[in-house]
Amino acid sequence: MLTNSRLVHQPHDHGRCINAALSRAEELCAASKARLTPTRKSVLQLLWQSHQPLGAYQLQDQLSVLTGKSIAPPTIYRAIEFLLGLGLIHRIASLNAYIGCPFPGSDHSNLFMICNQCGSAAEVAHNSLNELLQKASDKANFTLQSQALELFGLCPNCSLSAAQNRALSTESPENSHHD
Amino acid sequence: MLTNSRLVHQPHDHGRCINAALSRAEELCAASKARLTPTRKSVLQLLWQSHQPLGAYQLQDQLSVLTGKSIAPPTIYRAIEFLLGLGLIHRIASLNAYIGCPFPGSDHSNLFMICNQCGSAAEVAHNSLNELLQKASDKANFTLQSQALELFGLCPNCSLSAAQNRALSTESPENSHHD
DNA sequence: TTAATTATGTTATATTATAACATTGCATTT
DNA sequence: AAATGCAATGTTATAATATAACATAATTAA
Repeated sequence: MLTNSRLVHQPHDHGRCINAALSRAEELCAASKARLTPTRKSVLQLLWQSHQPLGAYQLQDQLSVLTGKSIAPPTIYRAIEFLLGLGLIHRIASLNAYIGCPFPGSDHSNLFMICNQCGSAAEVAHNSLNELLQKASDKANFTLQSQALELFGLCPNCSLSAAQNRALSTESPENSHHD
Repeated sequence: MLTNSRLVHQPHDHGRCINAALSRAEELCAASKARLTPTRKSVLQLLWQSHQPLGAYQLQDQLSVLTGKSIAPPTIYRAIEFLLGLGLIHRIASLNAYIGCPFPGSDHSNLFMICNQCGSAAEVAHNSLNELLQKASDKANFTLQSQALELFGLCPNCSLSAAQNRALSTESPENSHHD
């Protein structure tokens, strides 16, 4: 079960995350003779600034700041389209948002674990899940072509905080009101 | 594996589909003391006219025709919100569209098989899938709360047509051009 | 260097969804 | 039945997401 969950939810040298992602992008573009232009590269970089998915208009704002120029939506959407096409990023449909793919180029399942609290999204490539979905498809005579699998809940960190809060309020019940 | 795939993809008395859905809705509303008002009922009915998900503005158009009055978006979105809340319909995020739930009230997985060709969407409740997702979540220390699982491909009917087309073009290669 | 192609800029607009406030209708209590 | 409260709908405006269409510029290929 390939996952970037640990990386997403634990302190790490995020600069290396970004650099690794950009290197992979360079390689993939070279291999497919696609051009990683400045705009495209910046968008990819912005999507890797955090492990939280960003919307197109957030990208627009940030790219405008970054370049000092005002950027129009089509510019962003074109970059997104390009990066999606190469599998360098994913679209998270439930959020209308985009996020860098931690293992582009490899065939994987696009399963996301999205935190309702902090907004982080970890990607998990899960072989037996893929097999199961393929089997279910076969059984239904459905020709599987692509998939969007999005789990919502609490990431490890936010789960922990929630559990701690519950423990606290159990300890001193008079403080257990919600406000 | 509970599924409405057969119903979706084979000829059937669709009037009974609709009636069954409406009866279940009446029951569920009665049980939860919610009011299935004319607007809400009409929206549910429209969503059950076909096994294809409908967008909010398609619903708006159709409801306007149905009632002879012009209906504004909030009316539709309120009905949608109500029906979603009771689990009578689902939102398919990748399509920004809504569809009737064939087994409301029962705990299930929200797995959809959506046809890229004809647009039909069949819902599948798959226990071992749920278990697998739960296990994967546990393993990642992720507290699973909800999920959106959308498979895209070709439904049984469209798969069959596609296969037949391929067979034909193999038979007479001079006709195998695409236009 | 010219032409062809690919990428970007620019303007306008389509599509999906919600906010905010007014009005209506139904259900209770009196 | 009248008064009250609440739930539902109507209405207007606008936010948020995404694309169409056409002009220009940059890069590559000939």
